[in-house]
Amino acid sequence: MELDRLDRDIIGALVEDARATYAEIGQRVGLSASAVKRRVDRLRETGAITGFTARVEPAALGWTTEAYVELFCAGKTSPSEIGVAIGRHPEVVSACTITGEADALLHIRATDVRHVERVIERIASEPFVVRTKSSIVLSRLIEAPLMTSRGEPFIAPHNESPFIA
Amino acid sequence: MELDRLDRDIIGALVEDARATYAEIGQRVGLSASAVKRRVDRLRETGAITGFTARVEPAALGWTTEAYVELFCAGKTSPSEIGVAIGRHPEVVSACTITGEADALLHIRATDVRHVERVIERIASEPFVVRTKSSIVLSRLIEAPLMTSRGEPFIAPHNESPFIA
DNA sequence: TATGAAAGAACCTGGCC
DNA sequence: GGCCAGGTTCTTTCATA
Repeated sequence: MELDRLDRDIIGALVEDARATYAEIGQRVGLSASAVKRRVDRLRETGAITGFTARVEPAALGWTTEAYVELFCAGKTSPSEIGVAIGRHPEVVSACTITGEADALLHIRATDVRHVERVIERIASEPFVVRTKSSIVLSRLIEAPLMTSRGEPFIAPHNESPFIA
Repeated sequence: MELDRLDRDIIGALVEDARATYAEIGQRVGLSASAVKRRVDRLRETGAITGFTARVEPAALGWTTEAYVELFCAGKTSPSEIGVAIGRHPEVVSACTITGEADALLHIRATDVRHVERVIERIASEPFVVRTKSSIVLSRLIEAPLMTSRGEPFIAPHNESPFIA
């Protein structure tokens, strides 16, 4: 599906504030409220927008510790096998297979370092895991999924728009 | 600040759908709409909820490639120095200092592998960067900031609630 | 195909208990 | 925390370009 400038501006507005009214978004992008709603509905249907969520401060919920864990897996372990197994550990908030020495990289959130240790032990005991290499996060510098550290929505690279119709 | 079970349930509802109405949330957690609004207002004021955002499919916007980059920095580079410098690169969507051999770990999003290469070059040319070690993401298995891979909000560890008042 | 205007329904918000 | 009322927003329909 093709996104034009208006679609991108609308997405930008919703990334900044998912509870903005259609009228507010319309004023910002130069469209009526009903036109904005139609586009948002379409963006959701086509999957460009997958939902709306609250941004939460993990520490406020007790998640004060995070770590990254590299996974080294047995000979021919498939990505989906890793995904299914890893998905059973709720502390794993993000995971992917990667190039390089390790096979996968996990991002985990825990209540404290002891909790991190227990999670790593639990993951290391998965049958396909040969070894792990983990790093505790010391301080978070940037946390901006699709939002720059300056607070602008991260819609197009370099503020250019190579994907605009 | 202390969060009780109702606060956590409300946060869970908003993590799942930030555009849910107060009445809907109230029905789910067993509270009136106005009571929910009062709690949400308070959760925002105290910083437990930092905002509301749209979940976007990066590929739909052209961000089809991602990579992780380990940063090895000069002798005594401060975390804030790294943060400020790294914040100038919009492709860096997440960054933190970590334990282990590397000093920092960056998560970058780009349009393609060539773009990844350019970003790494740009970052490697920062004065305090001694060397980098990067991994391209092959396939994403889990992407669930405060949401489990099963779609449940990731509010308390192990579905226990050690932080409930 | 996409837009703006309009109207009734639904929702938000603040005051009061 | 619940209830209620007035103002706002959502959602759909309709006419238009």
